[in-house]
Amino acid sequence: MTTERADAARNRAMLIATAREMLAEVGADRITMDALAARSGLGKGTVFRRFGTRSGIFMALLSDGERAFQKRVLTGPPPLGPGAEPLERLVAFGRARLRFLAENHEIARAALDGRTPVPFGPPAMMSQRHLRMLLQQMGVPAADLEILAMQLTAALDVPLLLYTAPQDGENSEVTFEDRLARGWEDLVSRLSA
Amino acid sequence: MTTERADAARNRAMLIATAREMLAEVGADRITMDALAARSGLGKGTVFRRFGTRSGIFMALLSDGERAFQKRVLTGPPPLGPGAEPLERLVAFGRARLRFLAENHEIARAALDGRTPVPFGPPAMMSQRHLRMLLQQMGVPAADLEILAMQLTAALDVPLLLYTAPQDGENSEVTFEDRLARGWEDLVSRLSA
DNA sequence: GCCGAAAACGGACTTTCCCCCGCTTATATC
DNA sequence: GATATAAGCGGGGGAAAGTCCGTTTTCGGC
Repeated sequence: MTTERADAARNRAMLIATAREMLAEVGADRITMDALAARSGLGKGTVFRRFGTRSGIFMALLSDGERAFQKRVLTGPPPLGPGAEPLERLVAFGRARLRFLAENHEIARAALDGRTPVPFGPPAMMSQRHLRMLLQQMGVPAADLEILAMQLTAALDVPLLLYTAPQDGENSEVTFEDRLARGWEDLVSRLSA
Repeated sequence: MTTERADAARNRAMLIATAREMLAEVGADRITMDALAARSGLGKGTVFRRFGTRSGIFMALLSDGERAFQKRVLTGPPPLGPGAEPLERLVAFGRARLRFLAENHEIARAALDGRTPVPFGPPAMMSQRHLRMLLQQMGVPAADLEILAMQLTAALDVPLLLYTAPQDGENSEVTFEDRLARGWEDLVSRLSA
């Protein structure tokens, strides 16, 4: 894989844009491969070639948003970005990630797939790596930092992703997110002590 | 829903038994609704009426196994069952649950579904309730015990369920499970302090 | 035992996913 | 600019999920 061919890149962008449109118009579960292809003026085969599987579309959509998030974490202003105390950053990271997941709930759900190994390769990985780094900086005395980071990633991502229905009322969903954020703060504070 | 009709019960049992057979013979992802119906000598409509969706079959299978697990937790011998110190029980619960998930990895994976709200209604619920009870008994000073229980459930269930491929070598999988178990012990010990 | 209503059954039908493979197009090299 | 070749394209087709509705079965009252 040297560089992506121009037509391929154009079509990928086309498809992602169309997917976003459809997402806004009719919702995730009414996006079919055929419809997406037709609306993009492309063939069905092309769609599958690009994304492999239906949930692949949503993974691509999610990765797209995740890139921006990652940037904020790595080079943005503190406390999310570098420059603040590790614990502060950890708390900020949790809050930001919960926000991100809530905003992309529908996409993230649709990206779930019983066959794909990790939740979504790059995304969760970056979360794990980041947590691990912060925990290390904090000097958390865990025997297995990698495992701890993994567990914390799950604790952070999963409740919003899985344990909650998309159609929760807006008010109650906000409240739930907030409860999770406080819980997260509580949890990591205790670990640092 | 007073009581289930006799024919319905018979067919449910039939289908579950057949599903287990097929699971052992050809693996989860070769179980199709048509094949399951045909092999059970029932109509396809019946299968869908019983389980609603493909992953519904696997949820049923999982619930089945979960019932036994739950019994061990609620009325079995300590430290998993009642009679031991809360922290001990918490650790034992984690280890047992990881074991259970590893053993039922294939089923649990197949039960995942982008549409169904919680992972698997009853299962995760019982895990959450149990954790919450133990945390309360331990007097863990969390502002929101329900949230904490939820986060810990996720931390316990998810890594084995999602972050690992089914085809991991046996040896390495055992090791991974063990690392998670130690991590769990570490995590809950720190929370209790 | 019989009867009527409610529940369950079955299999044809529709929709959607995904594979396949001959054709087209971009790009690197001369 | 011509050409070779590797990559991408496209839509037909098979397979599986999920729906629908006429028919059959169960079961609580009589």
